[in-house]
Amino acid sequence: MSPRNSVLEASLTRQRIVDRGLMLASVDGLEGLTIGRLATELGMSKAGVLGHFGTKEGLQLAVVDAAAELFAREVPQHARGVPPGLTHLHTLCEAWVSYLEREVLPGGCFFTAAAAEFDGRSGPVRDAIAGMDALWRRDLGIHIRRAITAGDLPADTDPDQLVYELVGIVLALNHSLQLHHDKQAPARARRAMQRLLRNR
Amino acid sequence: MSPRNSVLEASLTRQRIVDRGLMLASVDGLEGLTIGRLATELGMSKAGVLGHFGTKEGLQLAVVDAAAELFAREVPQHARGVPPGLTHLHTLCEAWVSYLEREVLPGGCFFTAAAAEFDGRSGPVRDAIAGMDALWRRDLGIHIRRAITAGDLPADTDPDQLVYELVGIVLALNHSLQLHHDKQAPARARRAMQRLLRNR
DNA sequence: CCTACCGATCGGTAGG
DNA sequence: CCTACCGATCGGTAGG
Repeated sequence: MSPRNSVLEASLTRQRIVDRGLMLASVDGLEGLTIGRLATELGMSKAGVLGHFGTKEGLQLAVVDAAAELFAREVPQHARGVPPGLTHLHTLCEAWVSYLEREVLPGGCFFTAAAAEFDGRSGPVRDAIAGMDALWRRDLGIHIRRAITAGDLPADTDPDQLVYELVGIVLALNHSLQLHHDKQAPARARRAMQRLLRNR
Repeated sequence: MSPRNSVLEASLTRQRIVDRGLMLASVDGLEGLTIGRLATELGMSKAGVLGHFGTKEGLQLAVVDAAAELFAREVPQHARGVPPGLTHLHTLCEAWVSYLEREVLPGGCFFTAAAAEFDGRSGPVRDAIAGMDALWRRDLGIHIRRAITAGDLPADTDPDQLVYELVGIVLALNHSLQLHHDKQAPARARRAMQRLLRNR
């Protein structure tokens, strides 16, 4: 390894750091993610890791971004091409449950863990987490409204209430999987969603 | 202050430490709760704090116990004397929502935060958290089954499914309150619960 | 319950 | 991207 890498090599190294950081943070939290441990696991020096982000907060923000990209790849992208309305909403929810069921990240849903960790603080990391969560809720709301317009859901459906309840079902799924290793949880999540999306 | 306190004084000091520790941990997590900070806030030395628990893990276990006692005082105890069946279940759920709505702990639901923090680890602290959660779910299940037996809920109700969905509603409540300061969340939680407990 | 320590690790910097 | 540091703080101990 040459001490001075090309721009391409540097960006690949950065990607490696962020990917590993995301996995570590999903288990130990964004604060439990330490530069020293990350460096050791990657066979790098601490300064080498930190150089890509400036500060630990910079690293945390990069990990939040990576988590958002992973989620976008795993959930909304799976519904690409599916016609709007209830079918689209259903595809979205199934991809969401499947994403947690397959335990793509070792610590489960990154944003659930990060929200619990940072909701009592202030600053850019907390804001980034809250912003991503708000974006996803907005997305869900849009698809719910389309399903209402299409006549797939009752006209008196409260979109924000439905978003709230769907989020609850998935939070319970993540909780049951991570804390109790309850293998029945995905089936329970699907059953609860079916009831919400079918006959209200 | 005499350097050697009586047994009573020592137990009162211990209570002060645990109470403050619970408040700090609800915001910063059980790992973010440091002995040094706790000592400073209480005007004590680190050794004085640690002496009551031996290790940090001992302190964490004491805080988990205190959280369970607080929850028991705030939720199940509020339903004491209420006849079994749907009325009891309803009282329990209302006390549960109210507990979070009033923000009794500054960081919201201690067990939600602690579960998210420790679910990826192993050891006595994780086990204590999971055990308390399992106890509360079992309690809920018992009251649901009583309501079914009393004919207050449909005979084909799946008790564990209902527990799952109630837990989800409360997890969503805690999430909305702590991350988004959404003041409509308690109303949404009550609406979702009403629908689950009334006409299924 | 205190003072006075201990080694380990934290985030971060200087300089190359 | 490295080595070699820095001060601060961590959990914990010795001894009173």
